[in-house]
Amino acid sequence: MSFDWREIEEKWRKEWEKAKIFEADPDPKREKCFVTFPYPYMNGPLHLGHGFTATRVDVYARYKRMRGFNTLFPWAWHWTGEPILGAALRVKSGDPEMIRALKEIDGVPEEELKKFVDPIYMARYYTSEGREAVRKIGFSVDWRREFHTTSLEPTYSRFIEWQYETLRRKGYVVRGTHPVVWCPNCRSPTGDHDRLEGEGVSAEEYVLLKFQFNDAYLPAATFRPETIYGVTNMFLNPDADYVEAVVDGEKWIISREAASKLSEQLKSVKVLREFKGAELIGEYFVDPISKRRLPILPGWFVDPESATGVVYSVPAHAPADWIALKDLINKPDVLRKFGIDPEVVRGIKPISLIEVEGYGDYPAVEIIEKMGIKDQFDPRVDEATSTIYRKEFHTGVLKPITGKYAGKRVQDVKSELIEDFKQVGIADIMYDLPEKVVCRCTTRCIVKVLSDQWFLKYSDPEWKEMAHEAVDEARIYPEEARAYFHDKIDWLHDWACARRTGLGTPLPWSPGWIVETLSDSTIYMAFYTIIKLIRQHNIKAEQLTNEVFDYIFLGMGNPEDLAEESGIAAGLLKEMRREFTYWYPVDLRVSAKELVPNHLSFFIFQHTALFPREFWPRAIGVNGMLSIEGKKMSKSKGNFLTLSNVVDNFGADVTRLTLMLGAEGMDDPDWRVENAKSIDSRLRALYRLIGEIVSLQGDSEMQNIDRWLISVIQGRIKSVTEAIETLRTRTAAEVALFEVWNDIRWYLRRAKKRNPNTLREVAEMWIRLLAPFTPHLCEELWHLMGNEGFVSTAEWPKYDEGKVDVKAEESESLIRNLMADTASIIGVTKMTPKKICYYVASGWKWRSYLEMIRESLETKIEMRTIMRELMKDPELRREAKKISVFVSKALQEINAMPTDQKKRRLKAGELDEEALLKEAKRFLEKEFKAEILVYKEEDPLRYDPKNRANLAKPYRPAIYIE
RNA sequence: GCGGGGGUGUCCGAGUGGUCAAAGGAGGCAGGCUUAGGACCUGCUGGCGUAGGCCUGCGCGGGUUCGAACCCCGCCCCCCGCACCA
Repeated sequence: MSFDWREIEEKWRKEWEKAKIFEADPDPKREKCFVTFPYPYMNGPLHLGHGFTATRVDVYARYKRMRGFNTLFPWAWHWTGEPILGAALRVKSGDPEMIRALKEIDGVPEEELKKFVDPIYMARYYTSEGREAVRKIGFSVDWRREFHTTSLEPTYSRFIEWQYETLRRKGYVVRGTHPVVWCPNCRSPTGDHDRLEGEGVSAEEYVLLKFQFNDAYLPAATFRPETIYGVTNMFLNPDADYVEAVVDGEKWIISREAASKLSEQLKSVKVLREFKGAELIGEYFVDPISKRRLPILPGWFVDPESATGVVYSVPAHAPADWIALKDLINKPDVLRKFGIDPEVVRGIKPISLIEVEGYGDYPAVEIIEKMGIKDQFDPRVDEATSTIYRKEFHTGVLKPITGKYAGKRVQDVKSELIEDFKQVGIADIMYDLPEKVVCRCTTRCIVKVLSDQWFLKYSDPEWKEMAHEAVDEARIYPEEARAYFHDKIDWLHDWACARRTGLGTPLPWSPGWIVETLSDSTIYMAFYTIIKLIRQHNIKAEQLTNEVFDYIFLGMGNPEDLAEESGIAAGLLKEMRREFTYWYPVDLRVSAKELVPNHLSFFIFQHTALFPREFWPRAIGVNGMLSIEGKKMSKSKGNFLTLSNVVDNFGADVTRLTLMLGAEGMDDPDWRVENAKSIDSRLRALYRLIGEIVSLQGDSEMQNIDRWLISVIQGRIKSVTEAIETLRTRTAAEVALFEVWNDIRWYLRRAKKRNPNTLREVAEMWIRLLAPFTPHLCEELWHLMGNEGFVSTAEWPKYDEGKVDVKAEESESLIRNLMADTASIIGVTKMTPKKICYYVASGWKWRSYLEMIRESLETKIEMRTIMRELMKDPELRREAKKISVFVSKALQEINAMPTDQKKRRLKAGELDEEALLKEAKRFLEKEFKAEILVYKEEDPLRYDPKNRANLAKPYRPAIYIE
């Protein structure tokens, strides 16, 4: 029985498309469900990670559709931003790495590749490839609502303009300055993707403390301005080039490099003269706090490339400073060369200002000694510095020498102190990079402070508060992700929402700026609701005025007036409004967890800013990141799997199900070919099994085992349903595929006669439970079973409490336990049984047992009380002695029994074990290949040579084997 | 460093107080089918045990509880994110 996935899948895809079952229009009579997947960025093909997240969306959509919801799953493509442009440029310049990736990984044919010098062509290419992949994997998308971003989709662009003008009007977009890593050659910020060197490096903010030097300042850079109270001297690099420059009207002495850096940081810098650091060595400067005169000493460790190239020395708390001083003390000749009396240096004593646990007054001195660092060129100086820094920052308390800050912890007082110092004019700030960053164009990057930047004011406390509320009101899957959202909402600060380059939508009020990529993708789900009508009625971008959008999305104005202004018929405007209000809010949005700190949080923020509360997102799902054979997927590692390729290799259903069984919640799924192969053969076996069930003939009487199967299937329906509802897609797939399968397997093993009606009933439910995961195969099976219509729109199986048969289930678990016990005895005794005797518990044991369970539901039962209770029954009273022996044994078992099981057993009541076992006799004989005899424990005619019958307990018949 | 997630049997992975030697899958073993099979079907799969039991066990160490993989305290280790970028 071989069949071709591609053939089946293609067949049903065409049928679905022909019947337009995934095209969703407003229907006031039906409840709606609007699910979305963040549109993928089109600088490359869709990969398997997209497939994972989107399959979760599709499973949910298909499930909801079967539940009778009018379900909309739209799709679109993100073109906004730099990378498409960058990639096209790299193709143009013939970047071999880029060309290789495009050819080998993305499978771009040679003749197409040439055209990739045009970024738009590239985006279109990947978009159409992507669309094909989405179709192939069987996502239930309404394609009438497809679009892409940027000004190349003028109506979308107009929508973004409306969004930003509205945000600005409401005060959520503001102007400001911001430091960025900047390439002076490209004249643009250099993101991580655009760097040859320095990945992950970002600007650090130094505090400059301005020490007086004659008519000038020596602005020393530091992260620890509190240490100014312990300054003992200054270090300049005698071999480095310094300048005297007028900086914002003051005379500063800084390294030559620093001067050019500062000129990019909104400071006016005019260099007066240049000189070697040696010139100032031996001179004195004044500390602005205590007005002490302190010496300037030579320090070759001072890097003129780092910040100002001016360093003040705090030997008590900075290991580098202490070791540098020690070096100088050991080299009196060097000092004399600079005209410094060695006694001056020897006379410098560390000044302690921070009290820190585990150290004395001079932590820097201690750690240098402890680590055995010998001079300032020892590479471990950095390690010592960061150890002391961390320790002092987190646990250090400032000493009385620090005046008003005394007694406070360093980390608590730091920002206050910086503000104070700025106020009195002794501090300034400067940005610099902690490590070298090199742009792709090979130019070394600097920090530039951009002015006139446009920001989304995510720092706004009231806005944050609304975002928190939106998170509180939404369902978050998994629940653990909720804390993550709250945390990230607090952590977000203002976001530069416009850029100078890249594809996108120009900022309407400020030419030369383009709305940045993460910022034009926050509320576009609203656009899905109307793009269909925009297309159908050929509405032009110019007609979509702000007032029109205000009406559609916010219900402002009246359609008759708007019709006149815009030329869009009033009826059509109303229809667009209806379409929006019908579909909105978003019922579920799903993405990988990496998008929580940015896209998903922005999505939440902007919804709260622009829409009334009833249109805030209803549910957000977050999932892990897909790895391939245990490794992170990446083009450079050569383990990049495109969605299209995987679907071609394994088929849509195998791919979908394998992905779904990979992980749920925030766990990272792992794609393994072995798993996919195993799922492939599973599904083929499923096809065969259903085929067998379909071919079963005749009729058969309902046995206990039939009731059992129908009953446990109810439980499966319930757990699959609950799992999908809460987006636990792995659990749902696992139960729907394997647990149901095992139930049926047990039935087939156990049933005397396979009942075609039972199996057909179960198979139909089974196929429907699997349909969201493997829709094509299920469609095939659905029809194989003789059903009309699509399984994709069939009714989701209903959990039917009336079909739950606790007695049948408990009876079956009795049989299973008995088999396990019997097998265990056979295993231990190593005997080949000829005869197996079972003795079932007597009626009084059952009655006592059930009574004990009943009692134990309320209290912890005790011997004395339960006996008193049982003895009220005159019939039981006659067996008082035996009962007391039995009760004392059963007591522990019942007290340890989970409530759930107690309830089940109580509900099942007394089982007719004798009948049950007799009915299972043939089955047990087949299983154990031995004669099975069943007796009541008190049967006087029983065969019981070892006298085991009295060991019988309810649910646990006594066993004798020979 | 900060924040989030996590460490379970040969492997992957459920499980958040008793039904747990621990779902399910993979792998392994055995049997069936078969000329044969890496195909398919069925069963078994921690150790010990001549009667349904016992022992060990869920990152490490301690504690709470009649009872802990699950709760509390301390420790170790791993993964992910940390901003102008999709």
